[in-house]
Amino acid sequence: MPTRVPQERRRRRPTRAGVLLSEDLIVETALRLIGEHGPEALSVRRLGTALGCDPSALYRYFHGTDDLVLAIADRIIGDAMAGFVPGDDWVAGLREMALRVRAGYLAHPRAAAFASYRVTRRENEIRAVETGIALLLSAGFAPADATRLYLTFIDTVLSHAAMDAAFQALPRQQRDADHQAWQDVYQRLDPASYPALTGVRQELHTMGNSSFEEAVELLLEALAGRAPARRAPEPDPHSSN
Amino acid sequence: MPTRVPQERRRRRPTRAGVLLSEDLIVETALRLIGEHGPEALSVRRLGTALGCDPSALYRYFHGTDDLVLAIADRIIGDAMAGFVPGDDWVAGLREMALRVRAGYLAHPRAAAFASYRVTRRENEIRAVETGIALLLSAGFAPADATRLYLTFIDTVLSHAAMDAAFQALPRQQRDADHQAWQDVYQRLDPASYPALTGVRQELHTMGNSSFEEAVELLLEALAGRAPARRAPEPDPHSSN
DNA sequence: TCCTTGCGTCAATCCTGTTGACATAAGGCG
DNA sequence: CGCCTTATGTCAACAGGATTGACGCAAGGA
Repeated sequence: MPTRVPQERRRRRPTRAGVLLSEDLIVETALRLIGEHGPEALSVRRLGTALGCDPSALYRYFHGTDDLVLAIADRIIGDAMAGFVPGDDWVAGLREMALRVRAGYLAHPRAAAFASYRVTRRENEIRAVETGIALLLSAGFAPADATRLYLTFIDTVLSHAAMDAAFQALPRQQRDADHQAWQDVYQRLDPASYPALTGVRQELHTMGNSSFEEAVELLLEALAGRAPARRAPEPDPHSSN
Repeated sequence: MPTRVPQERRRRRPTRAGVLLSEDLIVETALRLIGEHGPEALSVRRLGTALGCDPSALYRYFHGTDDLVLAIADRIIGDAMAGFVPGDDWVAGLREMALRVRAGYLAHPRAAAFASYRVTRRENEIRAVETGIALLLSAGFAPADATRLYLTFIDTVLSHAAMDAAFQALPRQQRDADHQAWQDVYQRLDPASYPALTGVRQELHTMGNSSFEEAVELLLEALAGRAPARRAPEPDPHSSN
């Protein structure tokens, strides 16, 4: 098997084009490719061309496309959560968490769409769970409620973000077609068969947008409504979190 | 262009293997293929083999792979919503809609992964949108609000259902491992570094469950809280706006 | 200086979707 | 009943995808 992927490299040999390959360089180039030419531009052949090396050279660094995508996803998670420190307001804290996760996913949709199905169990994820549950505990929820509600919160955020990312990862043609559908197909419906849709015809263009923020706001509203301590401007029953 | 996809077929001609092709048969075979051998098993060539016809024959029925995918997604929606007639209670109606969609996705876990974020533009989807928006209009929401909130509702339902389906589609080994993680990794954390997680240690087993119902309930709670007319059993000031 | 070996390159294999040309039979119509 | 149109299944070909085994260059230790 020619695919070995060692952990450290000592002997570096430039490609014919004079580039020194490395795992970091490959991941960065892949992200640049996706950013510049859309998610569908990422293929082993194109990546090889962009790097100035033979496509098969990448198999010295990654076992296959999956491995490469996971490496990219790993980097995205790290970047998204970097430097996040929640403040006193638990609602604001959860909101920023949600937006950060989504921004990280949307920045690299194809990788996110692929990786959102998996659970990492790594340090970044554990820290995020700690942060989120701490926020809900600080809101006054009992441990059982805080745990269950955190699960609901993060699942909503992750699944919505994954959905947005998956949509972004579609080829531009299909994305535009899906978007256009709300102004084409849905505008020409028979009013007798579809009275409700006819009544909101003017508003259907919003169906092409993302509902992420609204979903998060509705969820936070419901959480705030369920929180046992409605007023807590004194956020310090000893260990503040 | 050989791809024309007429709406009705009069002349049916059996394939060399003696099969009478039809859009329904193709979609059903595709779902069976995906269910048996995973989403990556769906290719035009394999589908042709499974149907006993030349791969290119499928282009008489679908404009391309994307069109086929949309047809599959729409079939799942149609099966899920078949026979659903909402009653008076709009909250109950949305709840049942959510549960139906989820059940439909869980019935085809591997297809759900790529079908959940598409706009099918087909009849079953249109009918579902009509039903949902009618429910929100009956709750007293203005057209713009009803449209936006329906989008939020259905996106939450779809993305959560897709996530559940993706988890179901994992091999049992991996599923069990994810479940077990909450009782392994997360039980052995350093209390000083992870005080919140340590405090809810007893409850973490619930993290392996689905949060679908809770997410829907929270969303419905928030919607009920925003509904303009709390009590409106008289729903007919004719042209509601 | 030489020998090992990491690793970039090449060529080949087997997939994929898609399409233009072709053939054949279904079914309307005389 | 038979012909003719044409819908539709088949075939062959093309472009581009992932992946891999063989090859050979050159980096670096000895």
